[in-house]
Amino acid sequence: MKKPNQSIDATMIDGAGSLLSLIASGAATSRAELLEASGLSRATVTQRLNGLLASGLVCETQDTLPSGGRPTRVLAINAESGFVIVANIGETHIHLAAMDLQPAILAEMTLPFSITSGPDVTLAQIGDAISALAKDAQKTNGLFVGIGLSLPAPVDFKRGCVVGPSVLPGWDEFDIIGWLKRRFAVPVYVENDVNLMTICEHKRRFPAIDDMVFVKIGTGIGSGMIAGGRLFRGAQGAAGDIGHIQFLSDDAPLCRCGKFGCIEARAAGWAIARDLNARGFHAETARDVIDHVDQRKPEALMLLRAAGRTIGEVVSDVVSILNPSLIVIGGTLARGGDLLLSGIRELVYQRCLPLATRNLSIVLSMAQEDSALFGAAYLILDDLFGVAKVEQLLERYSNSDGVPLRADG
Amino acid sequence: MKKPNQSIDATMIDGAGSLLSLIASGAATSRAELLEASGLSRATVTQRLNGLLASGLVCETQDTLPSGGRPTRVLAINAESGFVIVANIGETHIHLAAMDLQPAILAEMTLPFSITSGPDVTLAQIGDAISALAKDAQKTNGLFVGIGLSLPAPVDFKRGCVVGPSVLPGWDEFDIIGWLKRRFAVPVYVENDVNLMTICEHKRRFPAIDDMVFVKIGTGIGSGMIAGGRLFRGAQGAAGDIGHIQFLSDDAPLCRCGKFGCIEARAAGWAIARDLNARGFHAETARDVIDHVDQRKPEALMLLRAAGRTIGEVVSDVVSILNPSLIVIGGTLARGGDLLLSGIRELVYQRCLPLATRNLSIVLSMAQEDSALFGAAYLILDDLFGVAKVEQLLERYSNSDGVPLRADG
DNA sequence: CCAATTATGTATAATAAAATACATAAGATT
DNA sequence: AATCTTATGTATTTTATTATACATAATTGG
Repeated sequence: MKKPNQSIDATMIDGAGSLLSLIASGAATSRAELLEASGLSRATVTQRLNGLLASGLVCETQDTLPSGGRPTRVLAINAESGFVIVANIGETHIHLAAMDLQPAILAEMTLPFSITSGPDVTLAQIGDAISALAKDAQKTNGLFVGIGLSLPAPVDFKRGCVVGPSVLPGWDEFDIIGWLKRRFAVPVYVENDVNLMTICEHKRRFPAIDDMVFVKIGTGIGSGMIAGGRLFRGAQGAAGDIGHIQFLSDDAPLCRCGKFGCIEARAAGWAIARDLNARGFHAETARDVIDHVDQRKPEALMLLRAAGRTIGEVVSDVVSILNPSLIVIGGTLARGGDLLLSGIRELVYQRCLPLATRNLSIVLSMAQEDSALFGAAYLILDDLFGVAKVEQLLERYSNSDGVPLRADG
Repeated sequence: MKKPNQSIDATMIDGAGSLLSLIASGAATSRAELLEASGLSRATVTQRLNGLLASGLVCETQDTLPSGGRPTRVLAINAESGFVIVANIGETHIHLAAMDLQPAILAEMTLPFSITSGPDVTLAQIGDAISALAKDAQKTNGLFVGIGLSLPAPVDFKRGCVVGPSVLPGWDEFDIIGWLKRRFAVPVYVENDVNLMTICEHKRRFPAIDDMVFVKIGTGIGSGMIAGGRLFRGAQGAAGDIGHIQFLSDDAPLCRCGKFGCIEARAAGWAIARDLNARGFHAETARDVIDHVDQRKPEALMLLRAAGRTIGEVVSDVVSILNPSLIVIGGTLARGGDLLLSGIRELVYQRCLPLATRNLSIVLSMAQEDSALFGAAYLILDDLFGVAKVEQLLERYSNSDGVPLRADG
């Protein structure tokens, strides 16, 4: 169905930011709820909402809610009124996606990646991919709302750069946001990949939980934290970096960070692969370890179970310190299922005080491989549609070429 | 100086809540700043501010700021326009204070306390003391704004009760807020004492720090956390309960919680006292331990230093998990000064990755004994003068008998 | 001492928002 | 099929706020 393009007049949507924010966050999805939540009068809500509807940013859905009289019409952000582009840098590939405002994937792209490339080369490649994805997405979704980049390293979120030495040589203190903003005139977000996976898990599966921890057990071990309903990053963006907490013993293994006895050196994918190799099995990656587990190799089962108990030791410290109500276990080794989980639960229930575990759940993640990409999309949209920045976003809409309207708009 | 009483007309302060909140939080302390921060027009700010000034809730201070032309007059909450009453339940005493809105102490009271008294008897005594303090404070400070109670036990802040078994038998799940509200028609807050000490430390000494941890080392060991600029409590209000994290060893001592190897069983006041007693010295409390330390007894010095290193182990886990920029050490054993601190620093810098300790400070608390009382006062005032509740507070003012005016009002 | 600058006070007209009222739409219930 | 209930649309009057303008106060600088 042909959708005409329509410029957005600034006066049409002036002052409507607070309504748009309420709809975007799900806090109000009907006229009555907008009335209640905004504190504005019915005439003012109607006037401003009509502007959002006319501009195509908001639409009336097919859904209605029975009310005993005339049914209530459900309102929603028009997912097609804009798009974001998100990228996840993995160990061997860079995965990018253009997503609408729901967010749902519009298009994807995968690039090869080598950690020796350095930031300039890598960001140039990412930039080219973003340009290509944006060109297509702009045809149907108008406004390029923002860019999100996921990195497997500690990230200072405010400054938008990697902090400290990491698995990405040459990236420490590199001005990623500055680099991307010189090429794209849109807001840019950079965040640690585990933090983004945590956001996705929270947003999609546990939005009502205020305090949770997501533990990613893959090649390495890391975690993300939701505290008081929001991602908690810490002073340098390194909160949740539990992989290098040490448990000392006579035979403490050397970690690749240079210390002895780190839980990563005991229980991460690379450590279990090392121990399998020492027993005559071939394994290099977390995935290889899971292959042996899937084949019911007793040695692999034993090492995974022991890894669960080791991880349980540090998770029990996390539970004592943070008092969350939920622990979600993800990452490649989480595919070990109850073998891993039962060890974690054993140590947590053994080590923690009853109060801390009284209402604690420990579950496996059901997230897909692309959860960091969706986490990045949620990060962008939550920020730009939030109360503090929504008026600026509306200004960008009114200054842009326009937004395609839905057929019923 | 004679201060006339004046009823507050509701229309006088109608709609002025946002301005009052801005002044109370320090976010705006001049007319120009109120203009900027509120988004209201100059005429509206003037009209509403005049209402607050006329009502006596806000006053023009003696301070002015040079501006190149007419100097800017500094505005402030009128500290004498209300009061709060706060109480701290200690091991042997209950300490109460009436405080004005600065907060500064107006009057104090100390009651004897026995943990066998149970909540009904204790709250009845506290209630009587509150009534007496309130009667006096009302004469000069008009509105009784709220009550804050500090407890040496884990507290579910939302429900206002102790959670789990603790050093207060009979208090678990007791409806403290309900009990006090039946007697006093004011907002009531209940919070863990270490959390309140943390709030006071943050508010007074480190208000610009977003992520810090306060560790209290006294008879027991506990901590409070500021995350993202706000107190972090966890799902049950038990965040920071680090005293029962265990470090296992062959000779792990039995803790009073029933587990072996808790850091409290190794490094708390009661544990050091036990170890001193085992060496022929008489010690029962953390204060006794510090007495021996002050007398330079080598055994006491050795045990305190070892305690510092044990505490450093768990603090290093806290630093890895939370990534704070500041650790503040308080409680009775903190009077051991550098003897304790050097051990903590040694283990933290040894165990943590360089990124986590790059910008980390570890310092001693300079707070007085009554920091939990001040923490409770800040808790009440921050909440009731906050954006969400300030209009309700103004309604209480307009429904009350009035507020004494300053002479220049 | 006077002029310039900036803050604050006061007043009025224009505009936005709220309050109020009447009308129609779309289900649900009888 | 008719009536009732609730949501939504539309219009007008009243009230609040903003914009604008003029005046005075209190410093600072020359």
